[in-house]
Amino acid sequence: MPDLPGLHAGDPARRIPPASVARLTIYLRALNSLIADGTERVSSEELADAAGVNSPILRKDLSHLGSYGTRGVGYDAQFLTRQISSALGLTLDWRVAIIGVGNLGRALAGYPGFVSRGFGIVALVDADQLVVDTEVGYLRVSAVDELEAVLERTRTNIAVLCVPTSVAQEMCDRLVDAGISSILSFAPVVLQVPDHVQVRKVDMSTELQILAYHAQRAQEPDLGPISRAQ
Amino acid sequence: MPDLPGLHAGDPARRIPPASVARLTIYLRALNSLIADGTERVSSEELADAAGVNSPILRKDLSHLGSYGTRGVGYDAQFLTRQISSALGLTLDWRVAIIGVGNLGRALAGYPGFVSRGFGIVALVDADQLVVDTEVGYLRVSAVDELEAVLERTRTNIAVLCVPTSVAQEMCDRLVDAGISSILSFAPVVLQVPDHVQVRKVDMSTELQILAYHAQRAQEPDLGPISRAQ
DNA sequence: TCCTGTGAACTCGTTCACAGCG
DNA sequence: CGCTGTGAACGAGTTCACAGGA
Repeated sequence: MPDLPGLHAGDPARRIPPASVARLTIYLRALNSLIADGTERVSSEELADAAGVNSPILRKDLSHLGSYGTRGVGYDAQFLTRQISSALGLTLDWRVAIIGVGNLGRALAGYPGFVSRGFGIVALVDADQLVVDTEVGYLRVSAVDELEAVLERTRTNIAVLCVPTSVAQEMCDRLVDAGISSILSFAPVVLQVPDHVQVRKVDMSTELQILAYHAQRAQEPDLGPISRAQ
Repeated sequence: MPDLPGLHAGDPARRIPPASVARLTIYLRALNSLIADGTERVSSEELADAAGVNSPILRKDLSHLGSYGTRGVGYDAQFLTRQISSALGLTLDWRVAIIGVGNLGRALAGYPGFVSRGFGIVALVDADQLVVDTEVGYLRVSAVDELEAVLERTRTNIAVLCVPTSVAQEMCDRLVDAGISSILSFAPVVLQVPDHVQVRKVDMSTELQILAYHAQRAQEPDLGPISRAQ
């Protein structure tokens, strides 16, 4: 099937491969840091180094957005930042509610990288009466009974789930019923949600276990097939 | 090249694809939860459902470890748990040091899922004199000046980096120089490390941005190539 | 007959080499 | 001439269909 007229690489309708989307967020951070250091123009090689990838894959990733570089020269750092932000939808305003204000929820509420780049925390919700109505990072904590009302009033479009594992699915169901379709979960469980809901998981125990796997293999190099063959 | 004698699928020397390793940790959790509910035997279909994957890929993942199921029946939940744990290296003891005892470091120190399954927190380290020598979750916080001595004394083999972005690379270098080769970082930067060092990153702002990308696309269904073609 | 284990087909992602433009 | 943008080759990962043992 030939491309339709008006549908070139830079068209926002063109879906960006998931692996590219993940890397685009890294490029954005690398660009920020380069711009902070006074960089105006950057080559694919330089940006790739800063992002910890190789330059062909960076160019291929950027090509999904369109042709925003200058051949023989490189990319305008500011302009490229805007293009990536726009492609990722970071120019819209994202209203984040943190559900569960324990140690982790508190850490997130105070996390500076959270507020930057279009994400604003608009609500904190907790079940513990000792926490409800206290102030955490300039926001008053709401009671979980009022969850649905708070989500509606604040026009929350992203929820961050920091509740104990045992109530994570239940709370997730309430979020979905309240019309939330983007959830970032810190609970170490597989959440069951309808197809239209996007769930991303941040999971420290999985990451630790992956580290353990690699460390274990590094400890036993003599078990490798090559050395065993000799 | 034919397989060498003694090198079958279940041999620990056989490298497990990264994508499978990540899922194996999920199966482990799903199995735990099934066992807690009294399950003794489980089919690939049931376990796959609990883990949120399809059954062929679960069977393929398990086949990297060996043939631990019974055809026509399924898997013994306890036995399979032991086999996966062993393949991931979770039977060894992993000594974790938390570097940076801010909000996030504190949250991790108290995180129950952390201590379970072979991971034990053995040290807390911070640069803030107000925090040093205080007790956090039954451990005394050590000064960052003593980092190298603490890592050696506690025989730390995994470090968790929860320090501010600005000092993350510097602290990472010190960890590497002190002989640490497994690092879990919460800092939103690309850490430069030698090849033999494994770094895993947990990155909330990346995850949020990925959610934003999908939510943005869901908001504008009319831009899809199919509907535009009509 | 049931459900596991696995080659073979296929899809997705990465690497490469170079055409093309400034 | 330099660096971007991209088709084409390659490799990793997933799906499928079914062979094969309990």
